[in-house]
Amino acid sequence: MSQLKIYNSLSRQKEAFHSITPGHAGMYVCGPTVSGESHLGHARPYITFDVVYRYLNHLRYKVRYVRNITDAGHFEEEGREAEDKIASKAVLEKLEPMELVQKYTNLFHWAMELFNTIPPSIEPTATGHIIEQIGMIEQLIDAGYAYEVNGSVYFDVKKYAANYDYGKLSGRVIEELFETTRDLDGQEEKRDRADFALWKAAAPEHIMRWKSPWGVGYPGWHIECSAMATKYLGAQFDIHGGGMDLQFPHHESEIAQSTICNHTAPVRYWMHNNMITINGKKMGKSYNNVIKLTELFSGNHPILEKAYHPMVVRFFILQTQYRSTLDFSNEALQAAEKGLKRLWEGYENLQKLAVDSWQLTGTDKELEARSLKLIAEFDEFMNDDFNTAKVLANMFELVPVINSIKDKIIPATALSRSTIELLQKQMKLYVEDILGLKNVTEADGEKLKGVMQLLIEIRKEAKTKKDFVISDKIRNQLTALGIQLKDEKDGSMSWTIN
RNA sequence: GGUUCCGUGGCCGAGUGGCUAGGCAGAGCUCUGCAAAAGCUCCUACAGCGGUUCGAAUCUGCUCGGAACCUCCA
Repeated sequence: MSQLKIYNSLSRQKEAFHSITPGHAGMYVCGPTVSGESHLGHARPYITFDVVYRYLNHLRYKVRYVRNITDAGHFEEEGREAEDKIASKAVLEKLEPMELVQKYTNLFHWAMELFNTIPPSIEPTATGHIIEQIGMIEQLIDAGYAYEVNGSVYFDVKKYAANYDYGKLSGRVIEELFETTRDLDGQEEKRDRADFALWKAAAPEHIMRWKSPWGVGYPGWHIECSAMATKYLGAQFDIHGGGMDLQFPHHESEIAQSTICNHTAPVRYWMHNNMITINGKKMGKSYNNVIKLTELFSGNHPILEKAYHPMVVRFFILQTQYRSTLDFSNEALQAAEKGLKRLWEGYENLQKLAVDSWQLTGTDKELEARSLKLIAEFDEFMNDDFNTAKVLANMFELVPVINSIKDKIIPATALSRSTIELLQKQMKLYVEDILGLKNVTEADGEKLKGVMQLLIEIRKEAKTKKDFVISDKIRNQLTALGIQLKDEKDGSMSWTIN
């Protein structure tokens, strides 16, 4: 089996993955800011890295997966009143900040469960790690890379850049950062405009506030990830993931802070997922083009033609390589919906195939070889920087083979028993365990199955008597209810929920 | 303005020198009481103009168009 290669944003190339501690892997992914509802764009990293997590587990790594919850405030645009996002919203909604945070955290977890993502090993909150963050800031001051002004603390980027490569991750030219003239107020505290806040003094009306050696305030944005990653994954860990839009300044600053405190580069492999776009534009609050997950699942949004099942969204995302942009449209989502249905039915047909009659050797050598190749490539494609799009393409090439065997278009003896069994095993592994797909219509309870069985029997009797009025009525009424009845080639009947 | 990236058939998307990716939509056929599903077949594209090469969607130059980051952002 080939070696796992990961595209490292730091080196801008694919690199063979070797974990620091053999058999173990540490992965940190930037989590949500729970000051509002998650939207479709947010779904991408969590689904992407869920697959990474699942795949590393499959490769028998013991993975510690840390994904934070940002529940402490970040200053808004500097220059304006330095106020906490969460605090300001809380005033508007007349809620306790932590009540608001709890609400959106719950909503986030709810969506993550619907997406069938595996919860991270540790999901630390920023507010729960104020002490660690203060500790790290103190270290930075002691090391001479941070300075305090009026109760706020800033990181000295210029000094860091003199000794280290600030801008390497994001391809930033350091001189330009210093030169760029941007007219922002309230920068006079900073020695240089490229400096970033580690700790901000809190104005009296600021609700979220903590005591610190520099007075009452709240932590800067970048420090939380550095502090929590260090605490749970160590000075240096394997993978750090997040959206491309976090590369600068967030991840760049994270590297700087951690490098000074821990005397080593914090991350071996930086992974960044690309954006979801809508009409070619990034989906984001500032663009006013977001579709919240609750809207997506309910169809309750002007541009949505219908509701989309979370699994359809997951499939939609996995049909694209994570480093490419993904353009949203109703048409694209509906294509994904149909594609997933087709894949899933093929998958179920495969698992239902009775193996007893298969032969030790298949009669169709060519088909057998092709099938084996398609199956073997699952691993290869995943090892090539998690190319789920190609894995799915191969699955779709196998679906006609499966359906043909089921419908006896291809003789049952065409493939050997071992090939069929391998196909069943690998499809299950990839569809369910690695890609994390689930049946969209899982509502087929035992009672419904019983009722359907009854209707099928009645319809069979009607058909035997050539009473097509009754048989058509049963089928048409079920269709109207959203249940599709199919006459199989062998005279049996099957059904699916649309 | 700076940095980086992208431009693939009606739509979504793989794809880094030579082989039909795949999904959806559309057309035809087979199966079928009819239908749906399924199977088979077709639609064979790489923004434009040059260059390198036996050979380029893939490398290179220019042009046009779009995007991301530089400010909170997945």
